Amino acid sequence: MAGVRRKGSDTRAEIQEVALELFTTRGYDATSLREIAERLGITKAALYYHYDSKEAIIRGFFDERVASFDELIAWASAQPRTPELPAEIFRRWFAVTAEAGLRMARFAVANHTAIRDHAPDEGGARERIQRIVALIGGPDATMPERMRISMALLSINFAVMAGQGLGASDAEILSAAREAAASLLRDLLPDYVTD
Amino acid sequence: MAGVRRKGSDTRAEIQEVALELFTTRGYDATSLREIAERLGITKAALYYHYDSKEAIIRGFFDERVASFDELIAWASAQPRTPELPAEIFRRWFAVTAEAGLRMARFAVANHTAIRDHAPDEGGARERIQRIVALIGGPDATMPERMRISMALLSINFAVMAGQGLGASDAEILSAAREAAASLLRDLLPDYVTD
DNA sequence: GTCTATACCCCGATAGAC
DNA sequence: GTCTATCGGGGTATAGAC
Repeated sequence: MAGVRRKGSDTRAEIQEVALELFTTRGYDATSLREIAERLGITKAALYYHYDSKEAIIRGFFDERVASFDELIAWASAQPRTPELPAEIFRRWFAVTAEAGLRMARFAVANHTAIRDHAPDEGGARERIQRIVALIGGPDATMPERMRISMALLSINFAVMAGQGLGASDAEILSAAREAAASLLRDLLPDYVTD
Repeated sequence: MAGVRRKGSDTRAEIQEVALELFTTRGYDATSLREIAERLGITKAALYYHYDSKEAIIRGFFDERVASFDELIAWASAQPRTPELPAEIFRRWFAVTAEAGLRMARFAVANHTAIRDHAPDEGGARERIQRIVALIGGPDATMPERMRISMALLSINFAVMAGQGLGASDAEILSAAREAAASLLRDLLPDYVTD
């Protein structure tokens, strides 16, 4: 595998792919650039041609995520606040986060501490989620309500954590997440039903 | 603060305290021994008088946890399998994990990747949780059921994650966890009721 | 666009004086 | 029980040839 380089220069994408896998399995801190480079059959130095730093690599991942959160926030903010809106926001959130399968969820679960530290300054994922909680719960939501909404939003991550070690398949994890979210929102969003 | 050393030799306990705080806020990998030592006004080398390695420090934390899990497993295994047993196991689990407040839960949330890697060989927290899931769900539990049980067991950790950034108090986080667990177990454990 | 070679720093850990 | 000094190693990052 080492030494064989292709010409098409999708190298940047390949670095992302390998980094995503290693960050997910070993964790961001425990993954060295040498490891990433070795897997690709290139050297550490070559990495620096494509990315300015190790942080720049991880930043690429949640910048994507954050961008899709922003889209959802923008859409939701522009809607008239009908009784059905909260459930629809949640449905879209779930679709967005489950979009790329469980890869991103697994990455987020393994690296949420690193993500917090390396977040794009002022306005990381944490703040976005808070805003979506507010959009779903409305201005008068109590803390217990906001907690339930927040936990429902994170249900995919939770299911990933629970499914780890239980040998659950991706489909089983996803449906458990859906089910858990439905339980949490049952009293709060009567119009939110599973499937 | 630096330089002032006390004689009573509670140093070992102080190291644990500082390490717990730093591991929780910065993460295990991102916390250096020098940082821990500096906070205590001693040097890195002095740390090695009290602990053999960095890993030995973190191991102390979840060894406690794991020991209390083992107690619960032993107790549950010795009980006759009545219909009320599953709910009672869960109640005890919740009491045990919430016992020391949220300090341990926060630590576990911030370091679950590190915990996985540094687990006491063959039989970390992951395996314990699986066994407790089996004890609650019984031998015939389906995967969706086991997922729900597993998520209920982890509900304190989930509530901590959700509460972070929401500004929830410890009491609010705990009651959200209790509520979430009740939702997840509602259909499964009819005799489990919140408070 | 990718390499070799290297600088520099901090890490965890050890030795031995006090 | 704590110190100074130091080791070996690996981390991120850079310079400059090809």
